[in-house]
Amino acid sequence: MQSTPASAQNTKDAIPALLQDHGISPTAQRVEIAMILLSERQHLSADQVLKRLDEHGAAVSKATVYNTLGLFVERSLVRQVIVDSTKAFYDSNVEAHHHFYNADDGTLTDVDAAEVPIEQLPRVPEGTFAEAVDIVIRIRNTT
Amino acid sequence: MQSTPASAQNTKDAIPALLQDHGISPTAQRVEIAMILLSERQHLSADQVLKRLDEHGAAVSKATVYNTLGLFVERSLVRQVIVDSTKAFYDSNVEAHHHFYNADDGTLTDVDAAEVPIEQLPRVPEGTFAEAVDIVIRIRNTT
DNA sequence: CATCTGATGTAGACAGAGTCTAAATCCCCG
DNA sequence: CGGGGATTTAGACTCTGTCTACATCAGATG
Repeated sequence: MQSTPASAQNTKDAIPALLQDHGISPTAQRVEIAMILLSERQHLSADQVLKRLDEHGAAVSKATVYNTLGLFVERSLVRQVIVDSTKAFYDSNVEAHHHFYNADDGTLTDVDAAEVPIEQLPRVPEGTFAEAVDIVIRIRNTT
Repeated sequence: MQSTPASAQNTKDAIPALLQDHGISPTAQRVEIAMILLSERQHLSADQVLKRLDEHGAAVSKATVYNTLGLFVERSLVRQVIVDSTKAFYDSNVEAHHHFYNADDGTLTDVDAAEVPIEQLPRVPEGTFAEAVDIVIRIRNTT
């Protein structure tokens, strides 16, 4: 099951089960991280996750945060978004969608995939297959 | 004039004029960097540019390479491509196009914009305007 | 020419993101 | 209870990119 991450239920006891659904043993640290990231639709950097863990009194080491986020991405629990050359963002929304990236303030906003209809995709190079299509609409403030 | 970068002529004396066309004073270091980057259609990281300068016996400092690449992007002589969260690539092709990104070997390949027809773009958030649309098709090797 | 000035280039210190390593700790299973 | 694989951890480390303070250059002026 790929089931609804980022729903209200995830904040509670559903998290361990969700992790297991994705083949991840639900350790205390992983559950903490999942709760923070999946509590709502958001885009957090590893650093922001680390900060929030501290604030919640659930200190987790940097290495574990990075390992866990990487694991979550690998198991499709969250999506990694690359819009900034200096750090990665982790997106709790795994539905098909794209992003506005505000180059002035670094903000990410979701765009439903249906709002960017693509008629066709190019043929991929020999010996490869398309894994994902990421569209980033870079915006700026008019002011 | 926006004129054909990455054409054969750029390797020769046309570079200084090209820089001036883009409002850049053609200093020795800038010409060196432009020659390396614009000699062909390619995607180089700042680090790779630095290495090639050394190999060509034209040592340029790291700070200058970064400053110059930033200047070239600002003046639309090259394009910055963000596909890797750890480093930026500089693309000598400034025509409308997108990219295949091979997640297995880190290779970038151009895709003509015409091969990814987009019917419409979403309305951008209030107070902003779209500056660019970047499409990255993430591919993997079947082997 | 000599000098002044603004633009440009430089070395090296620095900052931030992310990885690695070796050692602890945890947890399951017999 | 004891062993062992999985997990977590601190901290060192790497790498990309920025910053700072100084050197250098080129052109204008007298």
